[in-house]
Amino acid sequence: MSKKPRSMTIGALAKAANIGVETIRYYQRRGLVAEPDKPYGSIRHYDDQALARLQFIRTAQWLGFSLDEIGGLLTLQDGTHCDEARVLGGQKLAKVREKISSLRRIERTLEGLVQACCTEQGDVKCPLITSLYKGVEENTS
Amino acid sequence: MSKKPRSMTIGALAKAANIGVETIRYYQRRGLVAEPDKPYGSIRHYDDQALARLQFIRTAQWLGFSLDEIGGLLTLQDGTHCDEARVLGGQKLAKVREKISSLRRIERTLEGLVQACCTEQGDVKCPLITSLYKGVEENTS
DNA sequence: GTTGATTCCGTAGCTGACTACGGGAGTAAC
DNA sequence: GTTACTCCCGTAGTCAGCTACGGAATCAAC
Repeated sequence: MSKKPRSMTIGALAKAANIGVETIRYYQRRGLVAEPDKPYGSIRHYDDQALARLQFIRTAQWLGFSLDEIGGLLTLQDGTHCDEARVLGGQKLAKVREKISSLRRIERTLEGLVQACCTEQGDVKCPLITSLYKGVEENTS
Repeated sequence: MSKKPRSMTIGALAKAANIGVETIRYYQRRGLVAEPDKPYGSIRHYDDQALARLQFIRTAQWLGFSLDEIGGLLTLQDGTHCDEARVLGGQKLAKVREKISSLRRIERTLEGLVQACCTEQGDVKCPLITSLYKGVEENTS
């Protein structure tokens, strides 16, 4: 009730959302955020809804959604498509878990290589480099 | 001792390395792999060393090195710059660990959202979507 | 010796997510 | 009322890592 719908220029909006002005325009071109009507001979003004939408985009991006996918999520914005949203979220979750396990394997491999570099210093060949040539384990991910 | 240095066309090399021909040419343009001399009025031929180099690149890419960084690693290929290689590997390792912890946070968040979608089905608003609008926790990563 | 695949080479296009530029119009501060 | 910032709008450039195209030369099979 205490929310007065602020009116912002695109610059203020950008600052509030911590996003570049050009990035907002880019989102407008992609159809992710609306371009409010421009008063005749004046400048466009944005409200808190526009800000919320930008935060939505940022959060979804942080969760690993692409801008296209975010466009899809935004069409579900009325909140009545819980099933679809859950499916999309579940798919993302699966991908995130894949990435994590792949990165864990990479972590272990790098750990081993850096370790080997530390210990086998006196050797002729650098174990990290030679391992890269041999191909570290099965890098089938 | 039993290794006969195979002679391959670029197509065979590509197949052996499981890389596209155009990609190999691209690596040549980037200076990552050498272009062997072309016999007068004939075709270039590649040997196992070229194949090894491509495998090096693929493995290093899998470990998260960019092509520029791989170029750097390749200048250390004589194996006498163990220190430098170790530093580069250590830096990569740190970045990999950062990515993992960031992804773990994302994983937990998504888990929670998808869970909420499952349980609060009867509610009016979809919790995943509304969470995106609110901004899930501090997404300061 | 002809057909059909490959190679060669330069250049151009693609994807995703921005980021920059330029020039005219509008706005804010003093 | 002038200076200096900001907005508007379209177009173009950036980055990484490819991927595609086109036309001539070469090779492999029959």
